[in-house]
Amino acid sequence: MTISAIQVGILHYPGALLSAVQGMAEQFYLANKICHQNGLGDVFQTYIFDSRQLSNPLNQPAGELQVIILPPCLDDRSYLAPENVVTDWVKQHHQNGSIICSVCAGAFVLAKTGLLKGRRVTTHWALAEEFARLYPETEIDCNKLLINDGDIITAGGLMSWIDLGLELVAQFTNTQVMRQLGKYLIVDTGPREQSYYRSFTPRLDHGDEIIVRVQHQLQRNFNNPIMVKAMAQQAHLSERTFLRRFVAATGLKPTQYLQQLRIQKACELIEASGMSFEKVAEGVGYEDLSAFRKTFIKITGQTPKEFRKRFFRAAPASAETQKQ
Amino acid sequence: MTISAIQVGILHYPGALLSAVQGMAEQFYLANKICHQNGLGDVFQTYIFDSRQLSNPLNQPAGELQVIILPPCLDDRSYLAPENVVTDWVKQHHQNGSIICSVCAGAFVLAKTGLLKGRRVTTHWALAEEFARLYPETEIDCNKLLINDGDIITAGGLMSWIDLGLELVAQFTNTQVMRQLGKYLIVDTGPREQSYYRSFTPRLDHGDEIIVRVQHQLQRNFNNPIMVKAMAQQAHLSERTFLRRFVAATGLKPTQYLQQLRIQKACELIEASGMSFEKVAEGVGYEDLSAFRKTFIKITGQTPKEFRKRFFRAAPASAETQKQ
DNA sequence: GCTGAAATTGTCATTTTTGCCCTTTTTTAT
DNA sequence: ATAAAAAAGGGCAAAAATGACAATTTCAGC
Repeated sequence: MTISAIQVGILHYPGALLSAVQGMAEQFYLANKICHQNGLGDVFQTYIFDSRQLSNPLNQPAGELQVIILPPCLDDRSYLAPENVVTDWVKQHHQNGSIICSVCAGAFVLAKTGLLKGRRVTTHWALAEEFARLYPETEIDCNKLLINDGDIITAGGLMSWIDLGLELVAQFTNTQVMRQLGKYLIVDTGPREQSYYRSFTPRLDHGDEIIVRVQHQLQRNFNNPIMVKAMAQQAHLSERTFLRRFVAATGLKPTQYLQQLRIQKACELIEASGMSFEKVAEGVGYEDLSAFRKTFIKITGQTPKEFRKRFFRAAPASAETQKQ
Repeated sequence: MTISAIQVGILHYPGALLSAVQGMAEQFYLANKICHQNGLGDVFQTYIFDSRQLSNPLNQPAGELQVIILPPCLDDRSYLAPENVVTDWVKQHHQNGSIICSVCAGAFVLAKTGLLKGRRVTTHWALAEEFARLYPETEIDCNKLLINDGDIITAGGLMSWIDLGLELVAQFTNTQVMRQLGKYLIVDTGPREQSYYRSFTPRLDHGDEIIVRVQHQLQRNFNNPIMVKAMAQQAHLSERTFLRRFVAATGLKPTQYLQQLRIQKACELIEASGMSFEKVAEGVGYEDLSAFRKTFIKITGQTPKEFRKRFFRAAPASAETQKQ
């Protein structure tokens, strides 16, 4: 069985993460090698397009591009205002049937084309709020690492071009080749979620002074039993008003907020120490290990043990420690 | 507390994996950003050296380089014979106190300098045999992904420059900054092993026809109870002779070989299907789940569940399946 | 200072969720 | 084989969140 070559175009715009641009090309190069071992021919043909020379690119692909990739952007703000020539180029190819993929901030470039209206997409967790504000017509889920929506594929992290590449390899060859490639690159091929990597950083700049005071209070007392009624009393507000104002200020209900806070602290204990889960649960204010576990999974998307396996590493001898 | 800047040199030689060269520079750039957030100044200063212009590089670092990185090599054979100017340069810096790091095939360049005599290092699993043959005075452990031996740090996989970068960040700042960087990049910061990614591909080109026949026999019957005595009989050899010739031909004792074979099959079942571990154990010839488990851990370095979490992914709609 | 619309707050019955207790199953370690 | 740890699930009372509506406050415009 032979598969006709898939033409992949990687768009190199100013500020693009070079390791992603080069990395995807190299990834497809290696994918081809694995394909050869499996009796498939060259499956992928990769072209890097310089965004400043889109009208007459150096390497012209033979036919239409099946896949176009918008890499992450390291440069702080340039992804917000891509040039018209870029967005037009992307729109044109999408109309001709290309699958458009974005990684991290590349989603902003893609959104600028208007192709994301009514779509489900993802981007880096740190950019989620901004994206939601700029493009309210697009449903964004930054707990996902990769969303394959048919003709639009979006990936979240700065390094998620690896995951995107694997997804494309799986799609255009098969899962076995994809897994072989993963083993060769020494990367995991199982699905992941951004929620594994996300941490809770409460916002304090919302302007509601009374609620800020409650937030500080919670920051100190999260490991004690806390009731909404008590918080409301402390704030000298009726329970209903407190609730409303808390949600308006923080975007979270009080219990949700408290859960986020507790689980965040739990994560820090788990990833930095070998403390038993029982002690961790107790330490962040849960009497019951089972309840703790349930909440942990809801928020992080993985079990405590998986979290520890993923992040815990015995502290190495640091530069300072070595000197002494 | 401020830390004086660490000068990092990345050596760009012909055939180097560009994503690694660029990626490490970008990784340190982001590490600096995280350092700023933590009240440390710029910690890392990165220079990319073109191996063809080592005598008068474009960007000269102010002081001595603390760290030198030899990236992976995509080009098939060029890493075997690095130019003298490269090895001399590396040796010179090592003498002046630089930490020398290699990734993947970069270990061959490093080995060529002679600095690895008597050292414990790692490289990509696919290159392990060749390395052991070329540099018998170096202890190589390709089950490890990263070996930090003080002034020599070696990493295994093509993408392990990410792990190497994290290791350096942890060493020259602290674990917390390293973990923050990992969360930002959306990569795991816990330790991994190459054995997670290694698969067993028996060699059949050793020339001992009788043993090859036994190997083929095993390939078909691995899921049945098999005894060395029976294998020997089948090969019309005495048990003692069979053993010797089997080891000479395959490099493994018959039971080791059978274990490798069975666990390899188990891995394939686990990563491609949702089959229960009990069924998997049975399917590859283990009556006892506990024994299977023990062997699995011995060979792969992780538990069956961890393995499944790392690699299992529901098969996506492939290009062909979609067409129908 | 008054007025009236808009925003905020308070009350309360209803619905939903949470945390804790328990048991069972799965996975891991000895 | 046995013990321990981790994960999953069900039941339940208490707590929290919701929606509707009434009461109050705010404040621009007259």
